[in-house]
Amino acid sequence: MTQPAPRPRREAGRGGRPAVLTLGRIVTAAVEVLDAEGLDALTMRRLGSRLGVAAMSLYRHVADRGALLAAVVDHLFAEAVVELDPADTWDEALSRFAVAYRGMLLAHPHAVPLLATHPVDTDTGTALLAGLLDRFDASGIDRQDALICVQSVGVYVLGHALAQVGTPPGTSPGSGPEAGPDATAFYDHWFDTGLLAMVSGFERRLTP
Amino acid sequence: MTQPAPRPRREAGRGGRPAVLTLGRIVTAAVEVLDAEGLDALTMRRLGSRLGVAAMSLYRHVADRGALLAAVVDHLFAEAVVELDPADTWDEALSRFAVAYRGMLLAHPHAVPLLATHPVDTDTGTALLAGLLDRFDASGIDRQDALICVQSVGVYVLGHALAQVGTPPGTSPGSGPEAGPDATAFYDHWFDTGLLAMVSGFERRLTP
DNA sequence: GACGTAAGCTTACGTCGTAATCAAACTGGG
DNA sequence: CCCAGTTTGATTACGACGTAAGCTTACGTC
Repeated sequence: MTQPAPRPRREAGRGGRPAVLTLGRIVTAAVEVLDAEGLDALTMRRLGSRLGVAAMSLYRHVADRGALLAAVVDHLFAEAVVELDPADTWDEALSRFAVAYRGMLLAHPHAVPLLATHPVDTDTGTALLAGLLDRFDASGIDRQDALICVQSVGVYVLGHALAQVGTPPGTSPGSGPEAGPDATAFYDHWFDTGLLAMVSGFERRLTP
Repeated sequence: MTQPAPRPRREAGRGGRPAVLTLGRIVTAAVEVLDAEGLDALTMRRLGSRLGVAAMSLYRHVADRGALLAAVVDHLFAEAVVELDPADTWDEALSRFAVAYRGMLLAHPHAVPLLATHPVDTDTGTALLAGLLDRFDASGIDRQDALICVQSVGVYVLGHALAQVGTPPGTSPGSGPEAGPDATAFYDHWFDTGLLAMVSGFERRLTP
């Protein structure tokens, strides 16, 4: 390592050259490159050039490429937060979460393989799900049952998005839906059906 | 391209230097490297050296690294075939498929990110699921409903395996009671519970 | 203006995938 | 037995990657 890089920010304004780079700017640019050109194009050099900076300069703010990707993952998951109506039942909240999560994934198709591979930071994850788990608490559902329920829906949503973004052009002729608006409609229907099956299955098990 | 590489095999024995390399040997070695050292270690040079061969020699049998990975994916999916008892109902067959699929994934943890990212070849996939879909047909279930059902379970299994293998050692650093038999037991219980929820949800929807 | 310090730049190394070209090892015809 | 013809593996080389080490630049403070 060149430096213990992940030093967040000096306590403001002590001497030194003014920073043109910040972690926030880096992560934002990284997401832009990712969305525009895909994960393979997200290299240190390309990211640097987009920021008007040499590749090595990024290492002042990010330990290595892995840490950069982790920061991107965290940033993207923050997009999936939902406003939960306290009047919602746990199953309504769960569906709302699934839809919001999927919306984020489909908004960043090139990021889905990344999000699938790099687990979210534990703190970010639990913070994200805190409101959701509260809805289960409100119904007196055991914490571990609630966790299983939420995680199951989460992995279903992620897996579904992987399948959707992993099949770019067309499938086989004759069987199944072809690429086009039909495909989107099919994936939407599939998503809703599978989600409903899973949620209703949990309802039967957890509701007295 | 050096050659139209994926030429399978001359009609046997016409002139030419005898082949020490075959696609089968290459794929087998690739899976071994993958299992032993992970996806990043699966480079053309390392694979070549394991086969006692120069990296470039592999390109006589494989178009490029992408094609090699695709062949590995196909090979691994072939491990997930299940013997289906014709007396099984569709929901029993579906659960059996899920368990076998998960077994294959957990037997090759380093391959899970690869399988998640590279969709299986359409022909291989449909061949794999043919017996399963037959069980739905036998119950008079609509083909599209059956597909949605099977795919939903498949996506859940893959997402679940991703979550399990994506959290390798310990969650927090330094703290003691980490990932041991407890973790495995938790994942098993989570898997069973989520699978049961989804399958029973589909049962309610598809069974008269 | 000199100094300390933080941020960005330059250079360089080892590794990757792979294009182009060459050498080796077999078969069958003369 | 040797000589095409053919197929397979080896060599060499290029550009791109992540990143270690050291240098330069631009500030705030005396």
